[in-house]
Amino acid sequence: MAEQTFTISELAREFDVTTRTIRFYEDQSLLEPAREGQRRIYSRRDRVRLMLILRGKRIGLSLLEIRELFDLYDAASNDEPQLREFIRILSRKEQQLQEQLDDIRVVLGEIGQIRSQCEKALGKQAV
Amino acid sequence: MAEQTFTISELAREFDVTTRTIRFYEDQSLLEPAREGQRRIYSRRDRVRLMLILRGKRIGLSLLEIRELFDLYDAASNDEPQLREFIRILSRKEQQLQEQLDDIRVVLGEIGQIRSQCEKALGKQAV
DNA sequence: ATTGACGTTGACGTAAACGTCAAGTTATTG
DNA sequence: CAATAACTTGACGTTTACGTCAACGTCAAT
Repeated sequence: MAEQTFTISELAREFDVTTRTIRFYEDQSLLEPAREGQRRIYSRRDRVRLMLILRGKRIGLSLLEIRELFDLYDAASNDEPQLREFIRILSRKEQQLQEQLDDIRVVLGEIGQIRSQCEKALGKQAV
Repeated sequence: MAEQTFTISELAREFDVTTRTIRFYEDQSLLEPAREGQRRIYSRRDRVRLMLILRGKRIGLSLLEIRELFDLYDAASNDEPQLREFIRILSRKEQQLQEQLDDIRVVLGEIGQIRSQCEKALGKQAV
């Protein structure tokens, strides 16, 4: 059974981004879809990459950082300094994420408090 | 004992931002320090606001969103529609934060896996 | 053959969040 | 009192991540 492929607008719909966005990611070397004539053809692997890009963005990575991670990941299996560099970057990002997570917990806690105060001020109807 | 105050560069040092940044926040109506002649004088309350701004940013709020929250918070004690709007915004943001938190957990998990693979590939030295 | 949907490549525009001068004011310190 | 440091207000520049045309290609259906 042949590999499943996708068009640019299929991916755009599925992930709720514009086609412009997807082409822009290609410009930034984050995607490299095959071509059939002029048309771009996206493989499962391309689709996964797009998912990773979008998740990377959601956690606050820049497109450049995402690209660096891709590059490292692609090249990392070879020599040892590469691997060590990869680990270093991941550790740093892990720590940042952990701090961000703590921040979010704090804010969520405060939001909860403020909200219950508001609800009390409005009487006991559920909101 | 008189209220403690701060200069712009004291705050800049303390929070590791530039004075330009602090003035920019004032431009955006996020801060309203008192003046002594021309010079800006920051109160404890201003300092707290700055802390809130920076924490808001760390969790991915735009300056505009931060300002809206400030405005609502300042005005919220009065009428009921204000309060309801406040609650609505907080709920929406709470949900976004929760999703972001889930994303971060996923990525942290994957980072852990990738890293332990890397470490295995490098032999059993601690990294 | 034309219409419509979908695709393509430029090129320029935009919003957010500051950075970076320039040119002047005020305070203090040797 | 002159230098230096710290402050001020513009005004313009910069980066990121796209949006928005314009102008054109391609293919299927009418």
